[in-house]
Amino acid sequence: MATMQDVARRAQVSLSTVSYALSGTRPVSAATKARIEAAMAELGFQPNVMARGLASKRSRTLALIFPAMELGISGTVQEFVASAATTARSHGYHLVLWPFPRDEADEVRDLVVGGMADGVLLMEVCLDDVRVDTLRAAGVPFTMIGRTEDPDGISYVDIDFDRTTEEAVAHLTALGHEHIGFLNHSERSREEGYAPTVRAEAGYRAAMRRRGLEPLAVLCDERPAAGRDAIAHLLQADPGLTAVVTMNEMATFGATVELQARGLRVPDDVSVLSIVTSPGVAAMTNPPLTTMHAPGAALGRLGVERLIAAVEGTSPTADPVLLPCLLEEGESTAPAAGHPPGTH
Amino acid sequence: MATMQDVARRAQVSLSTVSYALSGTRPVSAATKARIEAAMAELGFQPNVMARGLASKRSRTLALIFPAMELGISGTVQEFVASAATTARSHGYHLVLWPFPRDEADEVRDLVVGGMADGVLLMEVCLDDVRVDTLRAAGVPFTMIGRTEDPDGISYVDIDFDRTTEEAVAHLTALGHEHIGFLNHSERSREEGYAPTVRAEAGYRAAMRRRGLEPLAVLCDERPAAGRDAIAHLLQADPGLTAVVTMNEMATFGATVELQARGLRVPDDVSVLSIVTSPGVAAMTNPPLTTMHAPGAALGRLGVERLIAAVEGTSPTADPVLLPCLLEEGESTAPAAGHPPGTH
DNA sequence: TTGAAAGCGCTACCAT
DNA sequence: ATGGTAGCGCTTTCAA
Repeated sequence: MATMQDVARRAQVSLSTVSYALSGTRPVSAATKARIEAAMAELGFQPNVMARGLASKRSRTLALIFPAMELGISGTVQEFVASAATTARSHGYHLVLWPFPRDEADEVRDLVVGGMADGVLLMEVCLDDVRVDTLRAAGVPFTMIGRTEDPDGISYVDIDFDRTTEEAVAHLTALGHEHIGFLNHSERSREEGYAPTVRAEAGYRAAMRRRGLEPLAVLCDERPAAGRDAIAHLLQADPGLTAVVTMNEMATFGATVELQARGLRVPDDVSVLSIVTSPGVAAMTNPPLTTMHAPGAALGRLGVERLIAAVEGTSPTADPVLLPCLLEEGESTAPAAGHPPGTH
Repeated sequence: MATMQDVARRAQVSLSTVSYALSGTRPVSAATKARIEAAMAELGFQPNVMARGLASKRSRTLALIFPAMELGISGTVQEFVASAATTARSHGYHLVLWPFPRDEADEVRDLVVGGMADGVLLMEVCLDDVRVDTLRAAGVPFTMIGRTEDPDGISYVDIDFDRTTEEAVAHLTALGHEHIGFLNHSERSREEGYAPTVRAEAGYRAAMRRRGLEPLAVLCDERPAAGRDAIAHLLQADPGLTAVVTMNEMATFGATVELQARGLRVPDDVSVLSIVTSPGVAAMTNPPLTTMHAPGAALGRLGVERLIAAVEGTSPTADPVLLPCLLEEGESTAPAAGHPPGTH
C-alpha cells in the first residue's frame, strides 16, 4: 500500500503538507492541494487508520453495543442504526456494532480503553444496567439509547413514553372510547427490567386515571399466538372493551386475528392502536394499523451527536432528549360504537 | 493509561520481554512472567490496539457487513452473529458489524485497505453481488455467507437449499402428501436476486418432479396479511392441497390463520412445514410449527474459520460448505387424510 | 532467557 | 504557505 510519504514524494511536497491537506487543519494552496490529490488518486492512497489512531490517540470510531435480546432486532433498530451511521460519518466518525451481551461489560470497557473506539452507544438499556456502572467507573464516554431508572447526570436519548401513551389514550378518547385496554410486552421483559415495558404501562395507567377511566393492562409474550390469548383475557376482564393500545408487534398480529375470529370487526367494533412501532408494521395486518411510530432515526442522530460531544469534551453537557412516537393514521382506529365523530 | 513501558519498569524487565510475555511468541521464565502479570494487574494495563496494529500490520478485527434488508434481522442472523463473534474471539480476533448497504462496497474496501479490519464477512449475498467484485479487485480477504450465482473460487458457507427442500418434500410425502404447495419469499426479493428465494424454489420444484408430483409455488410478501392471501391463491389453484412448505416467517403466521379461518385444521387437514426458520418461530403459532431450522450458529463458526484461514494465508483453500436446515418436529405436520402412517 | 533498538505511518509542534 | 521531525506504543529482528 502507498503511504503518505509516497504521496508526498510524488506530489513533490513534504509529508506534513500531505497530512495537512488531508485533515484541513492548516491552509494549503490550491495548487499544492491539487497536486497532492492527484498523487493520492494515482497511487490509490488510503490513509492508515492504525497510524493515524496511534499518533492522534483517537480512533474516530464509535461503538454501538447491542445485546440482541430475544425481542429481536426490529425495524426500529434498523432505522436507528442507519441514522446513527450516517450521522457519525458526517462528523468524521465510523460507527461499528459490537455484539456483546449485557454481562460482558468488562470486555467492552477493555476494548475502548485499548483504543478500539472513542465512545460507546448503549442500546436496550435496562432500568438497572450493569454496563452503566462499568463504563462510568472506567471513564469511558458513553450515551444511552433508553435510560436507567435514575439516569440523572448520564447522557441519554429515549422515547418519551409518558407523552406517547398520553397521546395514544387521547387519540382514542377523542374518538369516544372509554374502555381502552393495554397489551404490553412480556412478563419476562419486565422481570429483566426492560424499561419500555415498565414506563409505557405506567404512562398508560396515568393517562387513563387522569380521565377517570379504568386501566386494564396485560403482559404478553412476543408471539402472535400469545396476542390471541391476550385479547381473550382482555375481553373477559372487560366485555365492553372497544379499543386496545398495543406495544408488542408480534402479539398485535395475533390480536387483530383473534378479534376478527370472535366476530369483532377492526375498527368498527374494536379499535387497535399500535405504539412504539417499527416502520412497515402498519401494512402487515388487515386492515392496516394506525400506529405511533418509534422515532428511531431521530434517536440515532441525536444519540450520536451527544456521544460525539462527550468524546470531544466540547459542549458542557448536552441535555437528555425525550421524543414521543408519532401518530400515523391507518385504518384500525375509528369512533367508538354510538360515538360518531363530534358527538362526544 | 499505562503503557507497556510502564509495565516493564514496574516488573524490572525490558519492554520487549513484556511484549513476548503477552504474545507468547518467545519463551519467558515463569518467574518473570509472574512479575509481569502482577505489574499489568496493578497498573490495569490494557494493550493499545492502534500501536499493536501499526507495528504488526494487522488489526485482528473481522468485519461482518450487513446490508439490513427490509426482510429484517431475523433470529437466524442473531444466532449467526453470536456464533461468529465467539469463534472470532477464540481465535484472537474481534468481530464487529459494519452497517453498509450493498451499494457502498467502496467504503467497505477503503476501510479494510486502511487497516480497520483484516477481512470481511459478506451477509445476504445476492446472485449477482457488486460487493464481491469490488472486494476481489482490491484483494481484500472475504468470505460469503450465502453465495453468488457462480461462486467458484470464492470462499463461502451457505445453506444447502437443495437438500433442505428435498428433505422437506420427503418428510411430507412420507406422510402421504402429494399435493404440496410452496410459499416463498416476495417477488421483490427475487427481483433483487435474493438467492434463497431462487434456490429454494428450484430445489422444491426438483424435489416434486423427482416424485412425479406437480409443483405449485407462490411468491409472497413478508407480511402476515400477505400469507393469508397466498393460502387463498394456493387453495384456488389446487383445492386438493394437503400440505404447504413455507419459507417466509411473517407470511407463515398469516398462512396458519387463513387455513383455520377456512375451517381447515392444522395439521389434520393441511400440514405446514416452515423451512429456513429462526429459533423461536416454532412456538409463535398455534399449533407449534414443525420447522427446518436454519444452521445459523454452524454457519457463523465455519464462516469465521474460513475467513481467518484466508486472512492468515495459511490453509490453501478451505472448501466451501453447504449445510442443510435441520428438521424439528412440531405439531403442524401429520399424515395426509386417508393416509395413516405406514399405509402409503 | 533476556535486552536494545529500529521501525510501523501517521499527527502535530517547531520551525521558516 | 510549507518543511522538518519528534514522538504515539507497540512488534520483531539482532545481539548477547
